[in-house]
Amino acid sequence: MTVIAMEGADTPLGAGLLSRRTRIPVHYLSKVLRRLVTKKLLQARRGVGGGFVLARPAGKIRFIEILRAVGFELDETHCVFGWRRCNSQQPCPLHPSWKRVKRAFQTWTEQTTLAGVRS
Amino acid sequence: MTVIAMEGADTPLGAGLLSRRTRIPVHYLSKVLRRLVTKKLLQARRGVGGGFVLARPAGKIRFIEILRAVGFELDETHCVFGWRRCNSQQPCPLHPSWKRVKRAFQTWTEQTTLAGVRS
DNA sequence: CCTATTGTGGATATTGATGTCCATTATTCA
DNA sequence: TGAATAATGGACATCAATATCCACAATAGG
Repeated sequence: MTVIAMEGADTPLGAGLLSRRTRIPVHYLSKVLRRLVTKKLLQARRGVGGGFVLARPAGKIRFIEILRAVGFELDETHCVFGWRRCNSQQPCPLHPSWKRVKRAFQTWTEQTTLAGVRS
Repeated sequence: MTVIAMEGADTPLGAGLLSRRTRIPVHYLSKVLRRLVTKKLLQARRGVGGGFVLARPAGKIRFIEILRAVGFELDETHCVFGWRRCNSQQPCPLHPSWKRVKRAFQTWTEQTTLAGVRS
């Protein structure tokens, strides 16, 4: 995604090219890309000169969406301690301190977009 | 570890008991426990009434040590962007914002000890 | 149209983390 | 000293993530 955001502004990038850039095997990468397509984060174009383009402007794609699309679960109630329920009402022993770390990560995924990768 | 810190203050806890508590299969848990023993975070006592005890007072065992013992690598130079070298001198596009998240997690692992789990 | 190009989607293989089994060793207690 | 209890350590099994392969569908260009 980051590669597409950086280099694929005007022209679609093929799976082969992306594979070389990222050193991820083509066939495997294709699956990930397809998942991103079905999640409407990328658009695919077949045929000669085809490839993948961002489905929206980079500034409109937040990392949290990418992570979710790839299957990453960041559950608000998830607990370092392993508890089922863990929140302010029923906090695990580590809840207060861990909460800060979790928040830092969550706000990062929510506030950072692909626009941030254009250096 | 947290269970041992909480309930095993005076008496050793056997692998069987810990397995029931954590719902981790005994035989598998044993391996993890052994690794913690070799890393000097736990002490093992065999025979009747044996089990595992903290090798040091809870306040002296930081989470970073446990994580490392279990094979978790938190590399200072590790980069969200996938770069080999990524630091203040050669920052990846996401370095500045991500740095804060990484720091939050690192200081948590370094400053939080097992003493923090005694509620 | 025809052909080269490129994504699609299903079936299968590989692999590393996770989990299982068992014989052995050390310790406690009677 | 013998029997029961527990950890130890190695060998093996399982499973899900990762990776590979292949036939097919769509598109662009001549």
